[in-house]
Amino acid sequence: MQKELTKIQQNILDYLVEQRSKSRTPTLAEIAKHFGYKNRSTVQQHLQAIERKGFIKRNPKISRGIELTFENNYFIPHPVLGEVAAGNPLTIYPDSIDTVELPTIAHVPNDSFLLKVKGDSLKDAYIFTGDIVIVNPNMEAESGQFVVAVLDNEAVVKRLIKKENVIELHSENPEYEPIKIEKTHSNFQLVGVVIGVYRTMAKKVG
Amino acid sequence: MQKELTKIQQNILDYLVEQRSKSRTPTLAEIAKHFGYKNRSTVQQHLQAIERKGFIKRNPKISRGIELTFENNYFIPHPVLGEVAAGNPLTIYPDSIDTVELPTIAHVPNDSFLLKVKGDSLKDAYIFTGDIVIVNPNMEAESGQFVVAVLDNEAVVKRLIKKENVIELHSENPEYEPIKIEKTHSNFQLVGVVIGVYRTMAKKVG
DNA sequence: AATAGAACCATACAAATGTATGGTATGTAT
DNA sequence: ATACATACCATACATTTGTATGGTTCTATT
Repeated sequence: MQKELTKIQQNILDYLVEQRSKSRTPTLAEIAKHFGYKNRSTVQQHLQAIERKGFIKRNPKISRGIELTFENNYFIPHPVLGEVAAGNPLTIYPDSIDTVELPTIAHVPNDSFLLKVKGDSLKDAYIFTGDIVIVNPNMEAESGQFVVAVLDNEAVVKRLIKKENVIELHSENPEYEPIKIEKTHSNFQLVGVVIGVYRTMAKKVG
Repeated sequence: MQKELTKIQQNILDYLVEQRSKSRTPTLAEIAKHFGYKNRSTVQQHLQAIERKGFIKRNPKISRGIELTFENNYFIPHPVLGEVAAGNPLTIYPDSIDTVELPTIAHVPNDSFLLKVKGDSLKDAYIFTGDIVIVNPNMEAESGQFVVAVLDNEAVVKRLIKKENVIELHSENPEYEPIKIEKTHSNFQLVGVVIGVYRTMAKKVG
């Protein structure tokens, strides 16, 4: 049904998808600037071609009115900042080490990031190896919530329990002992709160 | 730190969040139209007030340039179309029966919908009661994928196995027998493919 | 009574945005 | 050699969009 896109058209479509997964679909001018075109008309013609071939739908007259027709069939690579141990700590990497493909349903805002889970200490919380935890570094952690923490440069995801003078990090798996953090502990840092767990069930099609 | 919003300002902010979770942040004109204002200036003044109180950040001169400063701290109610049984079938409801609060990280496009899981037959696939499955009705189901199907007006989520002349719906839990669907089966309908599973870990703050 | 803020409107304007037309160059298929 | 699609540009134009200013009404506070 759909004709093939030319290389340039594909590049533009990829850019649309990429921007789309951030927040806004770009304007013609923004697309032109990104690709170095001196003119919006060039973009306009490419978009018309892409629309003719059925990959996007444009809302006439509406700014940023580009819609992706394949929306949910499309999976977008998102950077994963590192792996986080459910049981024993693992290293958290400074830069993206990997990507996971999430459906376009998942929109990752600026200050949130993703970590891939390894280990089985959280299995009683129904979090498993390969799951993607979504971490918000700007949220106040409450007792009982799952958090990502760095202990001596190693990252863990555990349930946070606040007590009198101690913070405890619990695994759901009773085989692992709770870690006690004195308030004076130097090499402890709370990275963020786990706001969700996502697991990809179906891979990209088309 | 942040002052309180007036009722009208709160309504506008809610509208921003709602639209944001769909696809585009609205323009001033669109906001004005939605609230019945005859003028964009009214909206402009409200937005300025909301920004002054710290709830949004505006990108000057950029169309649809409103950003939510609380982004990931905010949870948006999404309609859940029904409950779907992992083990024995449950009813799927025609209209929204419930809502789940997803972080703004989750952007739900038009043709995708959410179902809440009940039952434990999928526990070996790490899907549990209370989890939200994201269903795409426009995706071609492949053998081995998890699908939502309606059998005699009851909905199930199971793994689809395509065989010669039969379609089988498997539970991961061996206690449940596979359901065999002859190609001539009248009361069977494939609803969609489960593209992901989401579980909310932390609730709304602020 | 005077003041201040909230809520709304009309008007105006510059810039951004989508759109249309005509033109040039290049490669490819017929 | 001709025709055609792709890729790009310049120019032009009507809306859309964000922004600013001044004015009116209402309510709450001092």
